[in-house]
Amino acid sequence: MALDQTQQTFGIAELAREFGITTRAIRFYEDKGLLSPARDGQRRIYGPRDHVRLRLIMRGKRLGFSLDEIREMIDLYDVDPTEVSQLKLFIGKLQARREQLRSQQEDIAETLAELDRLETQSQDLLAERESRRGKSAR
DNA sequence: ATTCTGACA
DNA sequence: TGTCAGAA
Repeated sequence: MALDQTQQTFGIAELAREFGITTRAIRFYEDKGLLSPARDGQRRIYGPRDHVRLRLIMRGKRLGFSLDEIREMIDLYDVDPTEVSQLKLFIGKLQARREQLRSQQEDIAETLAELDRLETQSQDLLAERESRRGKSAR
């Protein structure tokens, strides 16, 4: 092992392309405290750590977590390398998210049911009017 | 050409 | 988060 090329860096445009997001989004995440790239003057230099964090951010988004929640989970990874408390929080977040989705699922089911009731009710009313028109129109 | 910051018909 | 501006 001569020289460990672990010092690989990424430019903002490069990361944006790799993750399919805009450079604006990447800077936005930084403003929210999820990313803290090094600087070369004004230019942002992203290292392996930022790359990993961005990957975690994208996964969190896919699961429906807010940026604040994602920041909480990721920050613990830094503070607690043992990952014990991080896993603890993560599990809690997953359960909360699952409950939230189930709650939404119930709301949707109720709305769907109400839609069905209204439709059948309207269909009946329509059928009734059409039959009456036939009789009184004579 | 690319990135940065700040602002918002 | 998009977009546009003005500067570096």
